[in-house]
Amino acid sequence: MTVAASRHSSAAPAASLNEQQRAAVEHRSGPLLVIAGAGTGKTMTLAHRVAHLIDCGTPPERILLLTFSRRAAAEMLSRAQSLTRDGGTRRVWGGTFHAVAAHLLRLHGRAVGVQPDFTVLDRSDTADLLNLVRSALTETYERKRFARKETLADIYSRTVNAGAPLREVLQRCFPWCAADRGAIASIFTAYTQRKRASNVLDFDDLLLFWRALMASPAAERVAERFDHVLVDEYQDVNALQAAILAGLHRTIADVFVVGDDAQAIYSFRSATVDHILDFPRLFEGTRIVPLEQNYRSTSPLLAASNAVIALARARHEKTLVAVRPGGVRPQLITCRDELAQSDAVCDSVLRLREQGIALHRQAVLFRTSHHSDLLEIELGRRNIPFVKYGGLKFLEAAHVKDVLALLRVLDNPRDAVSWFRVLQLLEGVGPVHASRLMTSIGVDGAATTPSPLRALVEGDVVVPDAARPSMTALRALIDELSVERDPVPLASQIERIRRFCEPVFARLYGNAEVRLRDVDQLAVLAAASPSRTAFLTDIALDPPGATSDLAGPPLLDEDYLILSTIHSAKGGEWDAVRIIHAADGMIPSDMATGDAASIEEERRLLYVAMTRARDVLEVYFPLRYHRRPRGAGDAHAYSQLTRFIPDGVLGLFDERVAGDQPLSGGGSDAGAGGTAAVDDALRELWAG
DNA sequence: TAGTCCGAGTTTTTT
DNA sequence: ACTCGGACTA
Repeated sequence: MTVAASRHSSAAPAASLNEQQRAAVEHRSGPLLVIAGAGTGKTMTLAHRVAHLIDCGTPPERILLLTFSRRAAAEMLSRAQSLTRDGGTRRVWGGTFHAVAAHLLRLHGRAVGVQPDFTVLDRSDTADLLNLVRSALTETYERKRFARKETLADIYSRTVNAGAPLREVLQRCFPWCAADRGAIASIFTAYTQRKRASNVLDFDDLLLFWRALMASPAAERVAERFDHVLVDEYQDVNALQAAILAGLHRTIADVFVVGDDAQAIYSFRSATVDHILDFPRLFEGTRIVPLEQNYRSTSPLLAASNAVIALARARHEKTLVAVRPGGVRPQLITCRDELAQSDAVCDSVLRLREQGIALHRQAVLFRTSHHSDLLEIELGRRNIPFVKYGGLKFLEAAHVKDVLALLRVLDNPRDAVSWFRVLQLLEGVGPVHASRLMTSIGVDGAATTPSPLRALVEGDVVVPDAARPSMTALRALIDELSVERDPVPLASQIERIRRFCEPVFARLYGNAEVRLRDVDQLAVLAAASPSRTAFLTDIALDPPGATSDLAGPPLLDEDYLILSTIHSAKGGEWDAVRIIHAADGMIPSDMATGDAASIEEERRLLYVAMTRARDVLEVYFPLRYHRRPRGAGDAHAYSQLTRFIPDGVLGLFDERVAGDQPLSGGGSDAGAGGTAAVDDALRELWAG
């Protein structure tokens, strides 16, 4: 049996490992670095390693498996499960750095001054709190244009994760905000104070405090939980994460790390390939095992991927060798415009499905979330079910955040951002009244003062007349749900909140019906969590990544096409992969063409996308865009094929033209690209 | 002071 | 196309 085939069968006996993989799996002790190219059986090697450790007698709960997403951890563990003799992987500690940090801080946080019942702020909460803090600082009002709250959150996160001075980060990554450095610094100071007072931690705090924990006297107690640490996708760790691992390594000898510098695509999160390159230096006695046999893609597909990455400026010399012979060449499909592209993709999807490739074995990948907008419409029109990964989250919708804010104040009554949101749900209450109310119920008070929840229910709060009825409703809600003894089950809590939200949504939002259905969805999601706190943590750290808006409740048995940003496609593989918008300005995104390093990252992004394909790879290139990417000018513009597929690489593709007419109209419409398209269409006639 | 309407500026990827 | 802020009205 081949290694690749094991993906579809439940168990792969150790005999199916190649020599390098087996060396990694059976490694005795000390740090090990696996340099694993795309499709070389990295996940399987990790799964075998976990299974091997357990079979050798390591208790599962003494293994720490850090992966890029919780999905990856779950998949890895279920694979390992099928490999172990007694199947006992359920207690392995697995998850993202952030999720594991949250877990450890609930257990050991006190050692570094963290209250164990903290709430986790997600990305948009962070932005909201920064915004709240900014409006409180008058000096910033004097400047007309100021960084948006999301940008502030980006700057903050980047600074913290890189461990670099604000000045440098601003200069390098946010030059247009550099003039506001003073104001930004004071916003960050105030932001930090607010977080501490509210007993909330943002994503970056989770890592910061985990690192602090590893430098504290409690480090022993954390480290002694584990005998082995395994890290996936190591090329995408940042300085903080690398420091945490180094901290663990002080007492845990067996550190097992897997990554591929050619697939580093998270520099915007302050990740650097430096950490994987420096690993052998930092972890003394490291053994390095390269995996170079690609079991995933057929050789013509791999040849094209290799050609794309070979043009990278700096990279580790390693050439992937295809194990799967035969196969067809990748296709480069030139389309008249975006509509033709959507059309061609749908045609191709249906054609392959008729050939027996199920929809969920097919994927469409793109650089940014909205690149699939038109395609989604066309898929909907043709009744092709799909699930989209990445991009707009269900959780970011205002009404979902409203419900979560209600749950959060119940969970952590000092959470100022959530109170601010909750109180403004009341009719006639805006920012000013909300702030006053928060003061009067003591949201900012010390932990020893009475709970703001009780103050709201029992105290004498002053509200505008218009707010009286809705305030009564809110008090009733909080009174019912904040009962300490005899806690109401989470699902009923959400049901109760839903009743409160009905009139509120009707007043605030257009389509209350649809939004209330989302609340039901939330209740379904909540059913999997053991407690309210666990639910709120889970949902912040591992938000439901897929949105399947159109088709109503997704029937899990139903077959569906995968739509995904390239970032979210990391680690995935499909029989057929289509990459759309392969035009310069899309890949590379024209926001990332500033410096050489970001362009290189975009190149790796294309490489990651291409290497997801097993048998079929189609790259789509729309010749013309109706709405210009940005700025004024013509209503439409011609585009260029992505610079990452220059002529030399193009020879590895079959080219064809999609769309009924090569180019519409005549005269002025036909540019240089037009002739090429016509010629290509002609060539296709002769080729057949 | 809340809520609404209008105009302007905007850039992407994720834990 | 979408959010944010300013102006204006009630």
